[in-house]
Amino acid sequence: MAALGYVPDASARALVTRTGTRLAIAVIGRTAAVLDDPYVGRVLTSAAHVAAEREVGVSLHWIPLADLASLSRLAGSRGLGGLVVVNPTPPALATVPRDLRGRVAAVGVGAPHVPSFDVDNRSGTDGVVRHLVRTGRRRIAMVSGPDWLPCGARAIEAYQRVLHESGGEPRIVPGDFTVARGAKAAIEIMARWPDTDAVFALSDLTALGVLDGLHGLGVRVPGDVAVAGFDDIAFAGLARPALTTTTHPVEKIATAAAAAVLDRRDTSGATFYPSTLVVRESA
Amino acid sequence: MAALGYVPDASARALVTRTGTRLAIAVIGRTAAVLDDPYVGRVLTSAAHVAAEREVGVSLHWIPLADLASLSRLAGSRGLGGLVVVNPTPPALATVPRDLRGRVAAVGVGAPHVPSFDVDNRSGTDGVVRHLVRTGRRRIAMVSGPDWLPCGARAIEAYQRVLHESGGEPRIVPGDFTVARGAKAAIEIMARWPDTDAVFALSDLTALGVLDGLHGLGVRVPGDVAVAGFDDIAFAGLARPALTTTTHPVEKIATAAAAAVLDRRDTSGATFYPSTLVVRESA
DNA sequence: CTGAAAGCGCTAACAA
DNA sequence: TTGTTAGCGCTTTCAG
Repeated sequence: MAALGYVPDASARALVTRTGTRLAIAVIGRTAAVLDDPYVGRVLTSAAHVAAEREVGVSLHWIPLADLASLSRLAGSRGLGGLVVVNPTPPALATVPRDLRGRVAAVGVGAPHVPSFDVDNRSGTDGVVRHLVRTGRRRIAMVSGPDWLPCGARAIEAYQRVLHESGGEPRIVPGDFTVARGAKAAIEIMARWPDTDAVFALSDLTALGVLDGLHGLGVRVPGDVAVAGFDDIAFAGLARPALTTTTHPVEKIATAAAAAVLDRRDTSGATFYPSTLVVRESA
Repeated sequence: MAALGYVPDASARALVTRTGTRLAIAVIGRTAAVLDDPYVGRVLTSAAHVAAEREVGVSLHWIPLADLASLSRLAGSRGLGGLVVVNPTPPALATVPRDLRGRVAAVGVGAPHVPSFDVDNRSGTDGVVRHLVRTGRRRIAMVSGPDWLPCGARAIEAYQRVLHESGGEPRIVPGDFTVARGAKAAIEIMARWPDTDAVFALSDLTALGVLDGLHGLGVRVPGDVAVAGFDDIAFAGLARPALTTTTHPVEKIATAAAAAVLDRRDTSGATFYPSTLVVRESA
């Protein structure tokens, strides 16, 4: 029958099964500017590509950190086929209704009823920081992610462990994954710990900002201070000095999360994607 | 009635009006890699945001330049609420069915039955090239867009006109908007016209590649050769030297195109968005 | 001009 | 197992 050109009608099916017709991508953040982050663009592109194969669409929503109720409102809205939460926090995930089970996924930390897909930033961080130690650095500072974002915790632990092993003291400054914050963080770090010989930022964007801030301070990279990032974004290799970093397979992660939701795969638990070190000039 | 919490059901309406429930973004390109371009991510992000407000989803499709029939297949598929064609060509737009009128828009050149939204790259190019001339450059080369992409034609005309006025000879090398092509193009340009004193690329990504290629050649920027781009992407200001370029309000353009399609506004003709010069260090 | 009814293409529940 | 039917929430048509 399908051989004679039959194509199922998605809206008719959606109507009767009362299972919507679109995949919502909800990004949690302090301001709406999170939606402008290229990271979100990459997640969205992958999701929209997966969705296209299944004749489904994707919509993008900002969930203010201060108004998590908007997540449950979104989750409860009719017409919703699935939900992917980006940068989730446990309290946020707690608001998603139980009956969405099997149709929600998290890119970041998960929850008992929400499977998660994320980069293995523990081993990624471990690899970068060990590289710094191996190349003779001992007074290594770290610019972390936003303090409310729990998925950075694993990276911080890894950083602390390696520093402990090599006899260094943790020097952590909070970041927010932006370039601007990186530049300021670099200045803060050098003011507070002038003998710092390496800075690791949990985001390439921030690392680029660190490079910029250090440049303004007249600090040479990697001569005086080594700089390493996380993500391996396209521009990392184009920066001067080219940025040493570790990969973040965003496309793979987002594709898996979107597919899990759309195919109603009853995935559970956390799936981590490996990150591999990319050594360039900055460290 | 709406005051007592009534929310219309999108899929029921879509079923009866046989007007689908998703907005398709079709990107024309030689290879599937076009979907990875950050430009597409920005268009998609804006469209998905607009779509979210109307409880609609967005899907992403690659239309191979060699298989334009896939565009008409997509355009004819059920479940389609609207279509935004990115990087359109006249032959491609000719394949979209007439009955989609009012539900199609182009980001790039349009067609009689397809309204278009694009950056005014004629005046943008004019501004950049005049800046180059004003700062003493006379032997200015240009790395254009792919030859099959008609929306670059206006930029090329503007470039040729300014050069003609200032007594220069056009030196055009075809590009493809990628970094890799920019690096190669720089080498080609310097081999073919060794006295070149400025390079204008119709894309910041390409300009960044030119910077890289020139660096490899030992050519100083802007000392020996000035470099200017087009788009003002986030990294333009972070490159060393910081890239002189002209803006491209991608978000505004994509938002307008998506809104026009979703609101069934019978927009017609071409809408151009202004581009403004951003002078930094490279030119 | 207001109100009832038919039916869009499917799925699920039921009957044979 | 296989076949039939009711009905999802809306719009459009047609009767009152």
